[in-house]
Amino acid sequence: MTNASDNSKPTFAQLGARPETVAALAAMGIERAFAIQQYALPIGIRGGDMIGQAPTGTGKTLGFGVPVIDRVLSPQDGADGAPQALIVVPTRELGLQVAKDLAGAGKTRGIRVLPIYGGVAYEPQVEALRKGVEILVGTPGRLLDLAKQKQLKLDRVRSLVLDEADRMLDLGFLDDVEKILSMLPEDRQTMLFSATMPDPIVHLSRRFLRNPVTVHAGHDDVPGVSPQTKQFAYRTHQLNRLELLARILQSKERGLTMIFTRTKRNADRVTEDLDFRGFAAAAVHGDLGQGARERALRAFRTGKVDVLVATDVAARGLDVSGVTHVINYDCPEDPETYVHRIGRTGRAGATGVAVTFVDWEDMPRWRLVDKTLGLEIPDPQETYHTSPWVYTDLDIPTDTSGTLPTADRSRVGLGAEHEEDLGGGRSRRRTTTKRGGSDAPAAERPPRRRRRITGEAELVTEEALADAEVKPRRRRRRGGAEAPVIVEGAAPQADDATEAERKPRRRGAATAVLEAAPAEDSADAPKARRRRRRRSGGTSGSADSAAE
DNA sequence: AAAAAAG
Repeated sequence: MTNASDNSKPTFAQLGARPETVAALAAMGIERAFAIQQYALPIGIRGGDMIGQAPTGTGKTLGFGVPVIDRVLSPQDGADGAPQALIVVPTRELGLQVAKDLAGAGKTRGIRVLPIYGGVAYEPQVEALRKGVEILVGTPGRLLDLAKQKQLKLDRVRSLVLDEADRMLDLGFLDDVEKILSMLPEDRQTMLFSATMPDPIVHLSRRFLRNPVTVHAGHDDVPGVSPQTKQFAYRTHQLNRLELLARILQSKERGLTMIFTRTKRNADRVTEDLDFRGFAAAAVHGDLGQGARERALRAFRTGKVDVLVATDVAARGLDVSGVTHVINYDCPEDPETYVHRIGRTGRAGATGVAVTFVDWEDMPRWRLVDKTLGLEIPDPQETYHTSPWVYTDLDIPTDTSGTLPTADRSRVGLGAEHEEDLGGGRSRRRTTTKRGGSDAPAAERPPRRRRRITGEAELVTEEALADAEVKPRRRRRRGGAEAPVIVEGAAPQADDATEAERKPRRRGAATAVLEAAPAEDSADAPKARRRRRRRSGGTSGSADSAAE
């Protein structure tokens, strides 16, 4: 899909990307920049440290990817093959995807991008390192493994990116990430990107950042979440969940669907049950071999199966076009997980449907998710006693006359817009009828409540940035790190200046607010102010910031 | 508490 005609967005050339990169992006069908890219490119290209936050599916990868590409020397420029940039990611499949995106953007300059991750043979990776690469994208375990074996030199890395940064800096990963950081030159660019940035993580991250700019793009309604995704919650019971699931999967409006479970075993169980009922489902979780994981994801991306059942290994970052439904078969444990899971749909302007199953035991954590994010989804309790699987707003068959719901086999393989050659003379059709456009399901219904996207407008100019850094309204230092500049995607209110001075962000990070977006229309202003106040008055740091 | 990430 090309976005060339959207004149409201700047081109990558206007944002300072190299002409070769602009050409490479054009070849990928990408001409215009999303909000996060508008803000991040000018800062990243000149080598600045940054915390980049934007909703799921709004282009964070190229937000750091273009700066990384444009800052490395190509082989023609005299690159000697030592890695000049490192992107660290939390899962192997995400590493593969990011590496492909960057390779595409760096193609015209011959930039070599190497994915490094476990579960696959060492030799190809070692061999590629020996030949030389400009950019590494990897998961921590294998990166450290190869570094320890001296197969990998990180002392020439000039740019470091933590993708899904809050995940990379939480307890499961922090030790490994710190080890990796200790192997990098101190004089380097560091960029942190995620849709969610809990306060404690932001605070922790200041140890690794120098004069960071915080770039915060997106809408201010349910921040982090794509506004085009319609969200539902059902009150469920262990005994009726599979029935409800099968009925949702029979929806005529459904395209590719991701189902999230809490455990690997549950992912297998659900997959087996759906398979038994005739649905084309595949499972992805960490107990599977790497080959099986990648095959499952590939089958899903190509539409060979239209249901992917996954643990949270697939919750973050994965970009699969045509995903219309996300179903939280097991309720997510925390607001961040919810945001990332449902962010697999409603990407790049497409519409989506997110359904969460809430058992009685899940009510406390669901209420926390709903309250923290300000979702205001109707209490699932109310939907229970009427009929366990009828919810009028969602298009699912309500006939409960006794037959087990089973798959309509014609779903997979029919209604195709194009075919793809699988090789060997076979071809496969893809169901692409639900892809993103105005015919998608949620677009036909009036939005539950009004949502507005801001932060998509003006360029962040060099002068404006310089101005913001020279004249901060307030500057505090803590732990030797410069307080960051905040570039807000959402338009600041008229009274924000005084509010910022009176009540800077808890971590003392709000030093300057750069007005990078157009003024809101006045009708919306009181509402937005109220929201902002509610957010800043939150009690739990993580809860509060999850919503930002 | 589970999942992920080295083998």
